[in-house]
Amino acid sequence: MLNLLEGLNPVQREAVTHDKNSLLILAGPGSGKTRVITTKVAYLIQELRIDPNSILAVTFTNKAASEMRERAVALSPEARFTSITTFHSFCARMLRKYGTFAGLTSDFSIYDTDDSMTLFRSLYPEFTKKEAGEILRKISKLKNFDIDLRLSTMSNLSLDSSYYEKYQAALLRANAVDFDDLILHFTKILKNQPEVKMRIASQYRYILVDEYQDSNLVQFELLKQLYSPGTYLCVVGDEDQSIYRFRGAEIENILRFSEYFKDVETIRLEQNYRSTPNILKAASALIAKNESRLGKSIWTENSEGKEVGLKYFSSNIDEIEFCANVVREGSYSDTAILYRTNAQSFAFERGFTALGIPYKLVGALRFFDRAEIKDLIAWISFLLNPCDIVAFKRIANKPARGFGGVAQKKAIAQSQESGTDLLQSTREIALGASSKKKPHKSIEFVKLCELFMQDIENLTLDKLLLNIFIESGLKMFYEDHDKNNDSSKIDNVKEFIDFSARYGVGREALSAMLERISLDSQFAQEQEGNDDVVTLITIHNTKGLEFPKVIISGLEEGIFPSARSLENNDLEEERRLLYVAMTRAQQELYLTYCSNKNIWGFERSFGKSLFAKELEDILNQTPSGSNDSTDHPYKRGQGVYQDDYGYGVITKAVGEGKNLLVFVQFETGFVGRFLPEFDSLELVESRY
DNA sequence: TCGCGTCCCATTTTT
DNA sequence: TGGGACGCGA
Repeated sequence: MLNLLEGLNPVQREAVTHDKNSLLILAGPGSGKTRVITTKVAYLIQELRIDPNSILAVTFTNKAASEMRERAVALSPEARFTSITTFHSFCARMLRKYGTFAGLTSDFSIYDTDDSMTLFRSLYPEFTKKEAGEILRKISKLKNFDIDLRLSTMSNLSLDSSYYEKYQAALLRANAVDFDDLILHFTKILKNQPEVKMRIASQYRYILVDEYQDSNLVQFELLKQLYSPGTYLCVVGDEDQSIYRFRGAEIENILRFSEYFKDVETIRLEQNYRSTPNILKAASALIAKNESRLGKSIWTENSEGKEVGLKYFSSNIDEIEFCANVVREGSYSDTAILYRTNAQSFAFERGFTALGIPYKLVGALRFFDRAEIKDLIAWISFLLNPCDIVAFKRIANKPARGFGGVAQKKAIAQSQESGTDLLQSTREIALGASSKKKPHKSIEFVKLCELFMQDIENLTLDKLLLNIFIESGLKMFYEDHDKNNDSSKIDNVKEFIDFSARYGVGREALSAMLERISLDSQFAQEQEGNDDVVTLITIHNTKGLEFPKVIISGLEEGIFPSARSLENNDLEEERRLLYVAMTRAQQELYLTYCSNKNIWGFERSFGKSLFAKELEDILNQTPSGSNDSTDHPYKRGQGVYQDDYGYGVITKAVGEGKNLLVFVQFETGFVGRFLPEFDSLELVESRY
């Protein structure tokens, strides 16, 4: 039993064994907070003999949740009965049970950002995508900020309340919720339904929250509602790592916690076990430039390690070559490339592919966001929830079966008038409009639905999906598409169908799969087995992760810190983001800036960002890395080359004499490597 | 209703 | 560059 505590330092031990009142743990990066939380779960179960079912451990990302689960179960097998999950998944599960109090059936759909957009634009077709997105963002902010949704308190949002109300009514009609609703609805139910609150409160006696600094006001309200006298509450957070303010996260929740809950004890974990002193020194000096912090000092007993490297390059190609060299020393999986925006991954993907370096891309384009996959998902959403208007619009006439916009609108209007679901209203219109003539073509759609609905109870998910794919005509549709566009959508669908096999038979299975898909953006990629690969990842996604070697790319003006954040006065949040990124590194840390980058097919030049300058000061380092060669006629930007690929500009030249190599980048984005002989160039190798 | 051509714009970050 | 929105003609 006591071996649970073995290897913990005294402060960590205190945090694990603490069991009175409420506990606030302020934990610096790499201070072993996940270890503390998971050990605490195991300790509660094994040492204090707490029923694992009465423990609730929540965090914000699925990745963090599954890691927490794995580690807790490793320490104490009974932890598998504990709810270790994300805020959103937990609330979704509760809403399946108690959603009637919010006007939902247990088959409600969960709308992602795209679905919300489709729904909103069906209500307000006059808005462009951009305008609609803006309004939806405001609505989301409101939902994250204010449980009672008093628009007046958010007057600075300048949101017309009718948008909100109409959108919300449409969601309810569709028996659907958006991400924010998951938490909002359940919190409201707890607030307004004492008997539900009683049941939940008597079940979850121990509540642990990780990454608490990322919670927003509604989540704080949820905690308040989950709490009852006798509940043990423990939250772990670090104000310096709060990076979700744009989503409504309130650092102040850390202060509020001590104010609201009784007799809160505070424990600080400041010893870092992850990084070298050099890395910590740089990261601490950087974050010290922020004004709004509680302040804490982190330290380590680790050995010195390499210096932090600030690297400047004059071209993208140089940068990628540098990264490739770092990557190649040691295992691929030792290195992670971190960047501010998803779009930045593209250059690395192309470059690494060309250089034969295996990589995995974390969380960028979600597998389930592909159109062909979304089609199938829409089908099962609609079969489970025939009120789901977004799914309906997606599948009703794809491929074209004579059930276009006009007929769809009729069906939608009819369903709203009579309060029936969309399948029923489509059926009525198709048959009713013409008792003598042939029924409207939309009857085809109705027949398909009826067919598939029978299949739900009888077929395993993969068989069901395959059936839908073939019978709906989507298979033919995408076969044509693949032929005409050289795409591989059919393969993607196959992969999806294979994957679905594990979910078994029936409505429950279907709904479990849907929920996983909509709430866990990453998990399709996790199954791929080859482990020794470089990680390409946005900084937001690195929360809780660590790597021996970290390269933070793109300290360019307007990129990091982002131009938008400067406009919005969010510089401190960006600095926290950089702090999070830097403190992911265990052994080696490099930060790169690149003065010329190819964007949208054209070369653009960038200045170095504020952060690059701050780090120059901090590291007191003359940046190194740019390796333009010197003595030959082939200089960057000089000389234009033309062949079948179009016009190209010299981007780099290395070596001398016979060994001289010249890199030429064409305006198409194609990059060639050339051997200059006499006055002509010969293609020796295509690199991209 | 649908397919094709043209034009325009683009990149925060996630559940 | 390239994907999406929009308009026009069949």
